Amino acid sequence: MADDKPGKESTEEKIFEAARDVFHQKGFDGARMQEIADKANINKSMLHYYYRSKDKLFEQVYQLSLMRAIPKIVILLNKDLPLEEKLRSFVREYLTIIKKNPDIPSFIIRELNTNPSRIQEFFRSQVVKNVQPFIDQIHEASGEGKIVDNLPAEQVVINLISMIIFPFIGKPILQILFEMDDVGFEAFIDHRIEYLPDYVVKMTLK
Amino acid sequence: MADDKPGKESTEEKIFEAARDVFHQKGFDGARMQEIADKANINKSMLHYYYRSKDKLFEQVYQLSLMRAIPKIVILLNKDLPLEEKLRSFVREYLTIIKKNPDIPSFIIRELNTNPSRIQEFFRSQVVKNVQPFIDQIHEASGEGKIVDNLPAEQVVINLISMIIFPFIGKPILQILFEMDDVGFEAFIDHRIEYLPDYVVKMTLK
DNA sequence: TTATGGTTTAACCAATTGATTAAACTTTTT
DNA sequence: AAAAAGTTTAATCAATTGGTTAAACCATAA
Repeated sequence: MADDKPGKESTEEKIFEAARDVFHQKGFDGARMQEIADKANINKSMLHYYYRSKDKLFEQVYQLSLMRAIPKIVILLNKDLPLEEKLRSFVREYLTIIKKNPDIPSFIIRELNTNPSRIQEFFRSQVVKNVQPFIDQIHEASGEGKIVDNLPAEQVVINLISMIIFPFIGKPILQILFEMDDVGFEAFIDHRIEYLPDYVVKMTLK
Repeated sequence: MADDKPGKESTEEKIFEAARDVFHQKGFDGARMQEIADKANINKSMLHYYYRSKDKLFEQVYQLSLMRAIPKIVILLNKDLPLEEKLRSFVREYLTIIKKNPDIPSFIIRELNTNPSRIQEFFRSQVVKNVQPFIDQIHEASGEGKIVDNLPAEQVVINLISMIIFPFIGKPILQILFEMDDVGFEAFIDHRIEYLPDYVVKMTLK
């Protein structure tokens, strides 16, 4: 099953994609080099030939996984936009990107909780400084009494992120709770992309 | 370090508590029987003497972990209370319980995403039927036009759960983003317990 | 005291896993 | 065409891991 189209991609690429899939699904501890090799249809030795070790391979995978997803979102937060507009596009943009890479949130959260140091540094160096302007902007708005219930920035930000990310992390629960198949889940997300941007603005700004 | 108080608890209990800690922190795949034994200060063979296998031990841990946390919350959803009141107490109760068992959400989510079948069955049999009345209640309110934006029950419920659970799952991110230590995080949660119940009602019911 | 049954220990086992190696094969260079 | 460099394979390794076993230990009952 899943016989890849012709043999266009190089061995190195085949390995990377297989590794990405397996690491995303099973996490570092649960991933097996043999499974990655099988999925890539190559000899296990090739993994080490191209990537030296499991650690190195994993590092490549998560670096590229994060690099692909995070910058797009985070750059938006640096733009010179009114807070209301920024909130709206942040939610819409973020949801849209995750929809295309739905397994990344669980992947990040899992590794962040099992082996924090490995990924924490990435956040510290790549994310924080880009989110700061956004946080400042909320602080400012808060000072001007524009935030509902005068919530501090931390609470506003976490409410925001929670509502965006959690549905993807909690997908298995959701599917059980509402007897939802994958199609139903996608519809659920699409609906979310429609209403959540405005909804978030409404519940945040006054 | 962490020299347990005298030797009151039985070997079986010591094992269980050590296993709980290790499984919660590292997940099934990342957990090592030897580490559990070390943490319990007993010989590794005792693990198998009392619990036969890693699988069995894990099963006990998660069953008791879930059993301890979920029923209290879920029973509340069955009570005959007006929706507004129920929302409020649900949020308050849920947050309070998780605050006492802050590592359970990550644990459940991790296992649910890496090895769904193992825990999914528990949800299907223990949780769903208890949540159903609550969902029906929201549906009903929705029909009467009492829900903000006329959101369907699924969206309401996921928004609710997201805001309650995610902060604990995303703790490592939060701590980096806001340079928060563990004390700061607890204060953050305490603040949340104060305002979130009313906040949720406000953003859900009209 | 001495059987008896449950508990604990240390040594060991088989299977798995990440990793290495040397030879074979393929492509590129000269 | 021959050599060199790069790629792939199969065999193998050492370490780790979950699990077993048999003997030692210890409390309690006869």
